[in-house]
Amino acid sequence: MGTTQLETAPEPKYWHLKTVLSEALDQDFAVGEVLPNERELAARFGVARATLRQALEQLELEGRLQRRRGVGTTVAPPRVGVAVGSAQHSWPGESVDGWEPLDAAETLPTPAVLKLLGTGGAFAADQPVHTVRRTRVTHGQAVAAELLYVPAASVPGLPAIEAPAGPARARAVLRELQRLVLDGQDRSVELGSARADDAKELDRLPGAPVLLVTTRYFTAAGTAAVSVATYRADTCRLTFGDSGNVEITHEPRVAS
Amino acid sequence: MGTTQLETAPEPKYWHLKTVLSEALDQDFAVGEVLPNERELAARFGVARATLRQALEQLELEGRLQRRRGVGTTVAPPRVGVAVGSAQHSWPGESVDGWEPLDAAETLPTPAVLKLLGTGGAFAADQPVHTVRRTRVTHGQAVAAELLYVPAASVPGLPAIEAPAGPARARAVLRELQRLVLDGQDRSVELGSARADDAKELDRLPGAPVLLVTTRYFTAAGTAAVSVATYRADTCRLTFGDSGNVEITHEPRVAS
DNA sequence: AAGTGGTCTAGACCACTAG
DNA sequence: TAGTGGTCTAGACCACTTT
Repeated sequence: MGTTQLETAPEPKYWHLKTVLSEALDQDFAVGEVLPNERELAARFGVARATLRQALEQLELEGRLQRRRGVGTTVAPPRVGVAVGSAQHSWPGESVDGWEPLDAAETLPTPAVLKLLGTGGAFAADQPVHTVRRTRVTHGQAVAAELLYVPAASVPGLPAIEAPAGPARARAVLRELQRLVLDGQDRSVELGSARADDAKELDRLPGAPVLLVTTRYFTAAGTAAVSVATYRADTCRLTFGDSGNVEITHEPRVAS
Repeated sequence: MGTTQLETAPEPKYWHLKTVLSEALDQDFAVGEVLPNERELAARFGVARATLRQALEQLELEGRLQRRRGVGTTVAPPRVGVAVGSAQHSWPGESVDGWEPLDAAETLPTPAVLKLLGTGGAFAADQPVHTVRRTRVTHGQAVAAELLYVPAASVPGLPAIEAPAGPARARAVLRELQRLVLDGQDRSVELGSARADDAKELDRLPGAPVLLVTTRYFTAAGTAAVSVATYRADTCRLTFGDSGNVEITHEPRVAS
């Protein structure tokens, strides 16, 4: 009876915690600063560690925190804008934008890749595809890992290449691709979780949230190549057009 | 000694669980089918419910499952491709693509919005902005909620509008905007978590993962409007260009 | 060796949906 | 009212980094 209308909130604890922490980050912490460890934070807020972790997870998802096992939790810098779609179509590797070829190989296409390549393209279902692995580095940080699929039929000049496995071979495939006339391209973005190999490349744990950017490259003959790029969702903001230079802060998005 | 090399995996249980479930989904379940409840699944796999939930969470993040409190866990249909960036620039509301105006209001811009609008645009920091709320429906499902910010100075004709709050007023603002000459636009995509109001609109819980699409609209006078659209990350695949019609399956992305 | 975040358990109760 | 997923707890141990 005597109690005021406090505690009226059916709001989950972790949600409220997240809000409190978020404000604390804005006011009392600088970028790169390390937070108290989880056990202490949990004790300080009077919740179980699992609950505290639920709040931290959300903040990490929003790019506000960075957690590293054995090290601690630090305040993340604002997300970096990473240019993804330029106004002009271009083959991978044509514009110098931080991509680093790693390796190239040859495999049979998985059904998923086949579907992306589409029917009627310059390839056959049982013919091999060349795969090129690249990583992208921005501001000294690995932000993306890419796997490029090029049907052998797309680049007839390729069998002649005898470059040893490694960056040289990857570059050779890209060079061959760039000799074709690019008719158009096509892009989609969706949320995913990092595969083990991509996670390693990106210095994240497997399952970390990533943005999957799928690009299809068209020639007159059909789909000549498909790229699946895995961007770190915690640190990246994908930009299309020329908005890469704008800083976006972490403040509340609106007061409607 | 007698044991074979089983149990050599330092792989987390939930990760392995996710793989097993993922394969089961491919083989033994149809889209829309409901899974056994969490307590039973956990028992069946011999793990704690929290561990089982960790696997389910990942699968939901990847768009393979849909969980609804009080109902159950069902197999999600493939993500819908949602066209976001067309080749042509256009004002919001110009092309008929499923957007539904809800309401319009007037507020003072938050610092974050101010930064997006930029300095030197056709507005002043202490002048109000019109906000327009819209939702986007595709395949009978709400996929996005948008908040459009239009500085009052961008649309001088607007004060004359006396439409009552509601869709009519929202449409009036959009109409006024469309009278301007659009010079260009600018887009970025990042991961976020749904605010309470957006979550409600999208029929999700607060904090659900979303794709934040920020668009800036330019006229000769500067940034005339800014839109922040919140897309359901679990059900949407954002498409740029004309790739919206391609089905992408949930199969393993590669066998490198 | 000490300290961090990551995984896991076995419970409990709550909020929501549907019969 | 019964059944579902969502939240929360208080522990324990593990994997990793740093000193």
